[in-house]
Amino acid sequence: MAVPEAVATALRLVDEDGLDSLTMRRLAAALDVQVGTLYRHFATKQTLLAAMAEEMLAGCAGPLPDGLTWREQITELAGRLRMALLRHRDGAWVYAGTHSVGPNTLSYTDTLVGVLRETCPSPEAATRTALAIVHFIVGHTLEEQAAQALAETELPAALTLLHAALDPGTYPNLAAAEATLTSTDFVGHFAHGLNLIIKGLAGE
Amino acid sequence: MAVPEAVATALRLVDEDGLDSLTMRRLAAALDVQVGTLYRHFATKQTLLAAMAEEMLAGCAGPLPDGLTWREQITELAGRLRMALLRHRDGAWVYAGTHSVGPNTLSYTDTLVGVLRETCPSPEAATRTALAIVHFIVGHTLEEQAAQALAETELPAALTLLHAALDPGTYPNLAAAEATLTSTDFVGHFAHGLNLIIKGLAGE
DNA sequence: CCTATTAAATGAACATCGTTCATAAAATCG
DNA sequence: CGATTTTATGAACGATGTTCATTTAATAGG
Repeated sequence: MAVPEAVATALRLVDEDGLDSLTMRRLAAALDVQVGTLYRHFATKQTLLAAMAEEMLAGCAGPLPDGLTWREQITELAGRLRMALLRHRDGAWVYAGTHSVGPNTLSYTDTLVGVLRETCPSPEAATRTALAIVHFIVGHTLEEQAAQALAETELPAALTLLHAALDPGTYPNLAAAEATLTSTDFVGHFAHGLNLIIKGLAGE
Repeated sequence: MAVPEAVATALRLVDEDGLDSLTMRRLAAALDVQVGTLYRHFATKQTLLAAMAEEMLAGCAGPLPDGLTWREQITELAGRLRMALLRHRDGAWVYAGTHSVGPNTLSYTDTLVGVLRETCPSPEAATRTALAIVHFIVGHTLEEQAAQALAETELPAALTLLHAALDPGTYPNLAAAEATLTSTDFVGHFAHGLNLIIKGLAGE
């Protein structure tokens, strides 16, 4: 049983049936192996999930196209991480629940900090900005995929439930926000939030 | 068995032993009740967690002090949400894993959008900005509490592991970032990220 | 080629988990 | 007081992460 194959299979199982359905037993069955065998290669299920998170980030730190402004470089890198998390079902959840120190994760952060050092007044500011960007991406993607998970069957019910709770008398601002809140234009939401951060960076 | 008491007890159990230790059986035992009884009040464990998330946000939308600039109002509201999540062990995780539409959650978002409407050019921009701020807070607090969880025993090991992986040849920027990355000044990190967003808002 | 040593896979088991349900107790109310 | 509804019980079901003694396969040395 090869470790990289096991990780790839685990990601495939998550894509097919969601993260709660990823079970050590099911993974073992998909690999034609007994459950105990997995524990010779992964000390714990958390270790497996960390390896999956690391694998998801493959390619995210690849070379940036020439001639990009630093703003465009940040947008490109942020978009890559978002897409990497979106590429697999519950990907943001897997990523948020682990803390990989593998080469993909490290080189992504290294690249992002490198771009930010061109603009930020100090390495500390660049690092803190990188953290803020990643945290925004994780939070945003977590919610985007939560909406995707609901979309399967229960989104309409959730939306009418929300709409019923939105009394314009008690929540005047939410009434004005409802259209945007319930919108599925996550690309737009993401761009808006990221541009806020980038604009804030310009003042440094 | 009263529902609010059950939610409060569940939060207390999480504070004492962490979220993985919150079990329907353990909660039932703490309430001097059988397991099945819980399912008469909470259709599922997810329902319980949503009620806990809603409870955590109590007071977050309370009236803002007079005389605050909109910048200060945003800082105050964001700080309240962060503190609400930090107040309970694994609070960010509970919050991120649920989607409450209770009054605490709704009025918090309503208040935040309300403040942002003073500054943003449209209700849509205000709503998207509110989303971005909340997503940043969730991502940030998730990592802050992950560090807290590690701090119990395994933080030193994790840090030396990270340090060993940080070859300055392959990750030149991470080498410069290590001090900040491994810092525990989460207050500073949070303020930096939030100020970035607020500064970006000024350009609108 | 055979053997000794190491690595890997097996299969069964353990404690625990979320959830369900028929039954029994308790509370409510006409 | 008796009938009806609400709440609690206790036992069970299937499934989960994890462990471990044992067996099987692979590897290396003479």
